[in-house]
Amino acid sequence: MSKMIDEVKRTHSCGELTAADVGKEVVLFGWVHSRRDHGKAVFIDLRDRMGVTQVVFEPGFDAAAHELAGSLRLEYVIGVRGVVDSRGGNINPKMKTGEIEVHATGLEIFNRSEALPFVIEDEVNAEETTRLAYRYLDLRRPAMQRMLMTRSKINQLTREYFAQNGFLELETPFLVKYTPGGARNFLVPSRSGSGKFYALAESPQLFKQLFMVAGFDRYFQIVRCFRDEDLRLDRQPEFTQIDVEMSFVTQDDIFTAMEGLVARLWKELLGVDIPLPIPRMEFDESMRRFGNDKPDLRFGLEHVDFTEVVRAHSGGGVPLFESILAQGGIFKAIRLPKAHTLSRKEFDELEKDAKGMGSAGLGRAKIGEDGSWSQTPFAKTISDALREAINAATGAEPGDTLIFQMGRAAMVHAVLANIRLTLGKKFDMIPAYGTRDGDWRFLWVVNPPLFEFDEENKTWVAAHHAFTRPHDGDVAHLQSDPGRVKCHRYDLVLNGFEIGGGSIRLHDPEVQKKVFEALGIGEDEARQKFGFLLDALKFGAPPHGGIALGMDRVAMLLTGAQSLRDVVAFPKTLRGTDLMTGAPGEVTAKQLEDLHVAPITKNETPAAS
RNA sequence: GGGGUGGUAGUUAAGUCGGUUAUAACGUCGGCCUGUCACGCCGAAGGGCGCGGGUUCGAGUCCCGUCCACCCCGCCA
Repeated sequence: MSKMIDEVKRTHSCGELTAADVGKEVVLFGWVHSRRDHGKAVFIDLRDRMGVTQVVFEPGFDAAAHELAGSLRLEYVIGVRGVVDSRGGNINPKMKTGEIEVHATGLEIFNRSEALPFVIEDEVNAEETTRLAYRYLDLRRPAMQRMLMTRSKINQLTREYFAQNGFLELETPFLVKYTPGGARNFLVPSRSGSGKFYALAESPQLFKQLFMVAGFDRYFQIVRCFRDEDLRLDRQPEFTQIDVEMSFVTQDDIFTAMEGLVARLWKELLGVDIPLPIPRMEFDESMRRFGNDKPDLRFGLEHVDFTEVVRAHSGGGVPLFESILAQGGIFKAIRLPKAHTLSRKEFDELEKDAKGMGSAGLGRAKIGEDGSWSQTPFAKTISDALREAINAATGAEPGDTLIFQMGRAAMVHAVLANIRLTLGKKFDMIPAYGTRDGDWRFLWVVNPPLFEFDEENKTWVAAHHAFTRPHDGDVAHLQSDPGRVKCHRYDLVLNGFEIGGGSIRLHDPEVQKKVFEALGIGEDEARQKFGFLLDALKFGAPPHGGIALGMDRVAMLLTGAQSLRDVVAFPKTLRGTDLMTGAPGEVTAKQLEDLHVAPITKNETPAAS
């Protein structure tokens, strides 16, 4: 039983005492962050989530407390009673509370701590594996505490902002019906449904549209979503979205609403004024200049497409060029200015990365004083005319290096987009956050195609989902030329991260029908998959649209975290496991039986379906 | 599914061309110290190198397999 907690209340946090408090009697609770035992004087840095305060134990202040202080070790949880005093000539300017210290007149050890697997300090000195296994200790680190406190603040500000703007915070179910397409769902067996399954919602998409049909014309929710896909630095299987839907709005209305939120967050949390409105870029332009739809605008090294140049010269005598032209491939280059050079080894590493992304090989040409090419196998075969034309198209000057990629468009874009980022980092073109103006390069990427061609199945598939509204002028092409149909879809991009995305939804049943036809989805199939939404759209659905912000990514960027895992309290590893709890875990045969799920033994081949 | 990086005391890292008894720092334990704040000083314990094979007189170092973590592509909004 703890005497101190019963007898006295905590008077202050460990981060708030200043010179103005000198002379006060205080009670602090917290963890022993560090200790410096000088025998007759014991210094303890006491830590709680608000900060650190130095506590001094001396026999003259209290003999019993001083005696007990000698037994303190790192991470003991203690209560201290004492008097605030000035440090006089021993001020520590590095500490927020460095002007004062607490002269202890009482000490109680609430709980001892075993030796820790790693030291609790801001600089990460333990491998992530260890940190995740002892996440509750990792979260004691002041840096991690700041991350989660920022996250909390984001939630508060978001709720405040939407409430002030007339939005309703409404909830949608997590346990939903499985619908094919889109992200893979986690499945949850239904005990009472005999062999049937729920799916964990990958997003509240359909339900929030139903809120619009129901007349709740401004909705938001800070909501967990679940996707059973492979993970990344910025992707967790469960993640939090700031989900928004609005009726009777245009794309501009949605942009304005979200820009207001983002500006508020950056202002309140970082003191940064985001210039509004956020600039916009056509999807096609983003692909052309950066090879993806989430460009990092903080540096150059833009792509140059010189396919037409090669075509105009009929391949310029290079057999490889000719065959790629014949196969309908594209040619792109990045011009690396002469200030930056790549060693043979560095280029080989780039090429290795490229090959990992499906490239057959990475081209390179070093530009000579006379515009000639060296360090490239094309030097001998390429015609002077084509070489000069490529130099002109890319703006290549003597000393520059051209890095080429050619072939199937998707591959070329993916490879060069990645190489651009690799080079940007390698040559320090990406500023650290807060080091110069314009660190925060927000961008709306707009008007992407409605469909993508699925090379594997040779069919058109919805680039996002089948309920995105096509541009009115393109509706006529839905059947004849699906590839050219653009839609009212938009992504919010920040420094190379997609932090949000949404669309104006289809609310016209006629157009909806045509979209399904273009996708090869028959009426029965559409009914089966989305029946309830299609029904709802028939009963007076208002024009509506919305967006979802990736809250974890926003938190990651706002805090400068190196990984999404650092802003998630209890994250999963890249393979989706929890190193602390051991999830996912095995269940018993009895549990499976209750759920009507047949166990599959290791040597048994699953029955052919 | 594919490409890549890594795994050595509790932690972080070093370990050359295979060669006596595998290093260091921090942490831990014991002792000393009244002004430290990366406290200092003296002393001690602690690992057999992710796991399993193989090559060799000899493997942390080489080879094969495997597990785990991380990064990227596919996938995913």
